[in-house]
Amino acid sequence: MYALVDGNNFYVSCERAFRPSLKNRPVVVLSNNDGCAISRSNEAKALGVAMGAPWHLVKQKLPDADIVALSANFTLYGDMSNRLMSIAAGLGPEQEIYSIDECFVGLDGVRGDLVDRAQRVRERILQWIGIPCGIGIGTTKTLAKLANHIAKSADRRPGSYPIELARVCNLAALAPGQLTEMLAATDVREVWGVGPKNAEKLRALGITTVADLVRMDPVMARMKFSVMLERTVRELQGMPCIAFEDAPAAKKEIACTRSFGRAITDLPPLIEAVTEFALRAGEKLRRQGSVAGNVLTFVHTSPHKVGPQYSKAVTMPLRRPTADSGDLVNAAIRGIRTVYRPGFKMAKAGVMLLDLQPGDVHQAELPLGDSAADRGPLMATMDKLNQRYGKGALILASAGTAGEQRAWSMRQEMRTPHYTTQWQDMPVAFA
DNA sequence: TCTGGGGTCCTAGGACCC
DNA sequence: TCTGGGGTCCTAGGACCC
Repeated sequence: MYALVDGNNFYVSCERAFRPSLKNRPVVVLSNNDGCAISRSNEAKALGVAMGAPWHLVKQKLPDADIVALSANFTLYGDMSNRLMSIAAGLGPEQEIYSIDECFVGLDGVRGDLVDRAQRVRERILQWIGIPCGIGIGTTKTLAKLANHIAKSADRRPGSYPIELARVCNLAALAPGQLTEMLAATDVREVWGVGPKNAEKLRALGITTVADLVRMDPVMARMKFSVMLERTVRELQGMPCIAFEDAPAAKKEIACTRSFGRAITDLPPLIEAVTEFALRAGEKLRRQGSVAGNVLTFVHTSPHKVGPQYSKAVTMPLRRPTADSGDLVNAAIRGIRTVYRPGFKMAKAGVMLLDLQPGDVHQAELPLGDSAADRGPLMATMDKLNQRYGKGALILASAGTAGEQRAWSMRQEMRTPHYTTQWQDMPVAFA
């Protein structure tokens, strides 16, 4: 038996926890570069603001809506996520942190009434950190996700489901008749693992509700779709097919990519940008104790604009797998020099570290002339300084030194303070 | 008329997730 | 003026090997 705990409108809820004046108002949090709406309050959803909607189009379409838009403050959300996860862990013996705002909790061995227990954990999260959650319970992860959807919908749109399923919903506790009724009332698009393409294909086969999908023959699902959909069907039928990962697996690739605040045509600022991206990616790589075998660098123009388009990526092999920022940056710079073409308005670039391996596996090697001294301690010191004094305290000079003035920096015009992670931003309560 | 069988590796692209 | 970022897994096709 599994539970899925999920923060409602998570980024917006994090902002509201520190600015209660945002309650009951339409609020959206924007992606990097203030581009798209990536989190919406219920009021904003009611106005028709879609997930991922370009913000400039929303403003154009709803000029009088008085929507509060905020730049994403990922430092704050990450910290709030840690707090949420540690409280949610109290629900059962095992926890899988699935994303910044969601975790699965294994409930095997938990005694007593599960709904009761989940309701208490939900209350605790709300009281301690101010984040409203939905909790779904089911015999597989896919069913727990579905239960969570029902719990949140019943809460947000009264009448969509029975009110007693709001906030906490245990599908395994429903009578068979009521379960079928709930599945028949739910669109197949709400199922975890069914995306827009498969939903359309299913619709053509007459499968429109979850109840229809549960009745599908898994073998047929595999033949007509893929092994992925077969697993989804079996999970809906109550057979666990998706493993519970209680320890986070090491990443197989690590990326750092950004859209630019404005178009870039020259090579030097692109070199600055990919230097910065490679440094960031290197930090993440060392944090998980891995080394990379290849570095991919890409650049492209904006597909949303008219004009000549250009898109190119190149993979640079490293002489040996490494986590040394100097090596990673060198590879990224060689990469950007390779893919750069003058005369195009570049909108985005990125660096991806590929072929990651555990850092403690070494291939024996003859001591060749150019084999650098062990720079592990240098990297560790660099990471420590950047953690202590803030991102960018210590960088490689090719990242550029003009701070936020750099031509390629992203726009972030409406960011709230780092309330919980910077002393000077800490909220002050007056007696 | 008629041209094997089995395998690996790589890349690109699709689909999905949050 | 203006459209995010970071992942995973699967599949198909080509090159290459014996």
